Amino acid sequence: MKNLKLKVARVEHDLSQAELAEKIGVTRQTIGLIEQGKYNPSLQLCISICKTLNKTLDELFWQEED
Amino acid sequence: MKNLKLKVARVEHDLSQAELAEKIGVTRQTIGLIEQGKYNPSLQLCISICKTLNKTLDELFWQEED
DNA sequence: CCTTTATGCAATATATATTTTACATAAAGT
DNA sequence: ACTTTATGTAAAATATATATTGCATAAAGG
Repeated sequence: MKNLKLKVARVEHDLSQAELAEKIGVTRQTIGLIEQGKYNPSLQLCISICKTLNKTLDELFWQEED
Repeated sequence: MKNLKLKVARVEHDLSQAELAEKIGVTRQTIGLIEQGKYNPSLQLCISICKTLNKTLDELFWQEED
């Protein structure tokens, strides 16, 4: 399922998928696929995303499923 | 690095690594290696662990690194 | 129009999470 | 002593996250 909270947090920081990806050290595709809910990212990647966007795991990745 | 919070939460529920693994649908080794900090688990696995132990992502997996 | 930017999509390659099977050991119970 | 339970460890196999490259399109600006 789509992760809209991630997309919103990214846009709030005025970052494109490519810019966020570069800050984190992954590729644009990885960010795009996570936002689309087509990837099951690793914990460390989730943590890197959270820290870059000043959010916590619960704020970006909790209860997006079910 | 070791994830002691996960181990404590598991013991609080009086579950062995094997019992927790079975509830979640993974192997005993996977749980053991996550507790030892030798695995970088997937987000969905983290969420399954949290729900089984009645915790959130932040409670079990946030800031165990750095 | 033309160029850039942002995003989605897809095929192939690579890294790594997870499984499977098995062995070792320490602690607890009988 | 013997058996069971819990845990750590390891090698090989499998599944999947992630990278790489490239193409397509829509929106915005010159």
